[in-house]
Amino acid sequence: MAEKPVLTLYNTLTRSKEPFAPIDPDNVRMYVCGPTVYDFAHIGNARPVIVFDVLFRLLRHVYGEDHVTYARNITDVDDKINARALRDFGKEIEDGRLSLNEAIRRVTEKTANQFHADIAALGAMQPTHEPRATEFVQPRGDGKVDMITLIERLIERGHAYQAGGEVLFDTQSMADYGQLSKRNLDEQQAGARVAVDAHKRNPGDFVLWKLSSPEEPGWESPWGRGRPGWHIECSAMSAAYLGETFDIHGGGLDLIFPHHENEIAQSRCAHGTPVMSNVWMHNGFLQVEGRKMSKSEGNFFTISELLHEEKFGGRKWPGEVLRLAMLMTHYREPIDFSVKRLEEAERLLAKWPAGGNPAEGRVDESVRAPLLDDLNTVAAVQALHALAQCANADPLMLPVFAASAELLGVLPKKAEVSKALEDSIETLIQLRLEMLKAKNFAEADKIRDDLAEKGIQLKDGKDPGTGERVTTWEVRR
RNA sequence: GGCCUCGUGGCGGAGUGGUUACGCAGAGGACUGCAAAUCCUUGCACCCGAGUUCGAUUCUCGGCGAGGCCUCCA
Repeated sequence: MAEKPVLTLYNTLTRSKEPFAPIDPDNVRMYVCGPTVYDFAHIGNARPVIVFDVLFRLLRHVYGEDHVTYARNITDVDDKINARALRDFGKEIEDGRLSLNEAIRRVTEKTANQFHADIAALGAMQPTHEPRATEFVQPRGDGKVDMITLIERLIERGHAYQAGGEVLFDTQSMADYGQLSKRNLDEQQAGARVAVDAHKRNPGDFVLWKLSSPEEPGWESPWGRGRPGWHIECSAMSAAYLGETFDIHGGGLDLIFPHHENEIAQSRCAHGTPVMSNVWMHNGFLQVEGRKMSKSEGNFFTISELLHEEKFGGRKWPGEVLRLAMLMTHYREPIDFSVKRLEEAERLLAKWPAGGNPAEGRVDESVRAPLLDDLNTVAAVQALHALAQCANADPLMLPVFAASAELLGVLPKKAEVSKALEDSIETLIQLRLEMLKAKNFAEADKIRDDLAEKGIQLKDGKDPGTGERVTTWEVRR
């Protein structure tokens, strides 16, 4: 077995770059927090999807395709979802034509389908597992970890208590709570913006389970009919698919606190383990045209809007362009999403050769090395651009380019052209060549312009042997 | 108020205690009947101030600016 290349990753837990050493190289395990499916995913949501998709591809490249397990959840239980269901189906529910649960199912299904369509357009691979929170609330037939069992265990071990119709995690019961976000709960009180609820033992305690009113969705539990708190689902699903301790946990910067901090607390206290995930990775935030993205600023864009509507810069943007634009900034840096940036990504992509077969080439070291260094996609894209220029000059390099591009998920696809169109283009090219021989430039240029109108770009070259004009064409992407 | 990031040419962005990548755009040129593509050449920067140092864009401190979390927002 060849020596594995060394992968270095920045670990939020230690705030430093560390060499990555999987617990089991035959099964490298990664968990990423997925979407809460109550509304269309916005372009900011796309960032972790793309970043961790590249990491998934890289891990598969290093450890082998069958030796990486990637779980990304879908959160389909959340009070925002309930609110959305009432908003969209309130009338039907009132009339008794639809149950709340059915309305919720419709909201989550529609949103999840949309999410899948959106990220597929961004070139994201399907994770190995994509569990839904609702399937992990109650004990399961297959023995996989579920939320209620986890909560029971936390109570048994003295890390959780019932109060005021809730089950709460007792942050004081965990000696080293706050490791990830480097937060000291006592000092936290100074700012005193944490709401002090009378039933909480400590202001930082958070909800594991809360009771539902008859109108609210709920599941039967030892504490009555209710629904889970925000953080417990990831503790359950990560353990269900990756085990009590695994390699990498990822998500957006904003999740460090409280979400990930609380996940760690729940998981470690429930399992009695010193570590939940060895490495914690967080992607930076996204701004749009230099401003924080928000609906009130009018610079809020969903992935779908960028792909299919002419809202951003007055035009649609292909998924590959959005993806490449995202990878042109290091994942930990803030990224400013702008029209200019998308245009640059599109120009690059247009210069890259399509049609190479990744299976026939090897990933070039110039692309792989920067990726191994904490996912430096910026340097990798630059190296890939250089490879593209090599491949344009020398077709033998095409598979190398293709394999390298595929590692980043930015391999240009060969545009589909029907045989009939192809034939008619060839005929027009011949016609134009004849006109050029006759020095009938006006007619010849008209043919070129007409084809350009249809997105067909003609390129004139010279046959190196005869010096004859040779015309090739390609579909402008 | 507390805790974190970050600040490099028009733009995107590496990187380094000393000789300052690279890409895109721009300018000039080659090629072309003209284009496109391609190739060659080229201008332009390290937020401010103090300190450490023979020397700082790179280290330290202080400003200023941008952003995030502390409010179930990736």
